[in-house]
Amino acid sequence: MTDGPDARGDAFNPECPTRVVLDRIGDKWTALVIGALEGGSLRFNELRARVGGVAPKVLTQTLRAMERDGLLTRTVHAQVPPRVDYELTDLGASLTGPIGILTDWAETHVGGILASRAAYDEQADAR
Amino acid sequence: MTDGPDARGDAFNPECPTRVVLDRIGDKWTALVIGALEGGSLRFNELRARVGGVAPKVLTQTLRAMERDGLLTRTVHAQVPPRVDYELTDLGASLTGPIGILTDWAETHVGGILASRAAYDEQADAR
DNA sequence: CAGCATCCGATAAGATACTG
DNA sequence: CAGTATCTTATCGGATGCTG
Repeated sequence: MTDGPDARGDAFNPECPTRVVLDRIGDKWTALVIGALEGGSLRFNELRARVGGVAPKVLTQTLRAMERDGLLTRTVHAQVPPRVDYELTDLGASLTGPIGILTDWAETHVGGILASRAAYDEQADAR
Repeated sequence: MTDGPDARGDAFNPECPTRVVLDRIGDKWTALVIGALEGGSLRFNELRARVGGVAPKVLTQTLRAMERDGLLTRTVHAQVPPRVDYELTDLGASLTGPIGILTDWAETHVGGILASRAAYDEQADAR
């Protein structure tokens, strides 16, 4: 290891594994893109329609970052009009497991979280 | 449900369960705080030392957000000097599972991600 | 079709200093 | 001890318009 004593729990170290992953899936669109591509490859505008409400610039940024991280491949077909396919790599597909677990947790517990928020905010309002 | 047709895969809907959770653990310190509190309750400055490098203002923000979401409890002891204990709730503790899975995934795959980044950046540099 | 360029506003995060 | 107040910077996400 060249990472020093403990790259595991270090929010500063840009190579802390958990940080790398959290920074990627914590952004607004990555998880949605992974979900959209689970069913197979899609073209840029298909992805855009599927994800819904994302500006092209932002989708491009997201896609580039994911490509850079090896989560998906970008295939440009030499045609007119252009056709670009995005597809999950094995690495990207393997992320659907952990994300699914997070989503399951979220769906079973979000009720409690929202209730807790409401209670907390009500206390604050009362003062 | 009062959430409309599909709150599940909607990055806009602030009540989309996955978004709620991702927004919380995606921030820089929440995951670290949960990790720090896994071993039991800690006081503010213990937490601060354990987490490392976090400004008091930011730690307070993180803790308040987590308290609001019901992930931890904040207990003020009426003493001089003041003593405040932070402790995971059952809800907060139950998040350690999904986070652990994500961390495991991260640790086994971060090498590939970093390698992919290096390769990608090298291509970019070559041009 | 698949983007790139440009500009903008909101928010996150941090540094620093002060207080009940 | 456990914060709060204030200021500054960096980044994100988005709107709009243009192009190979």
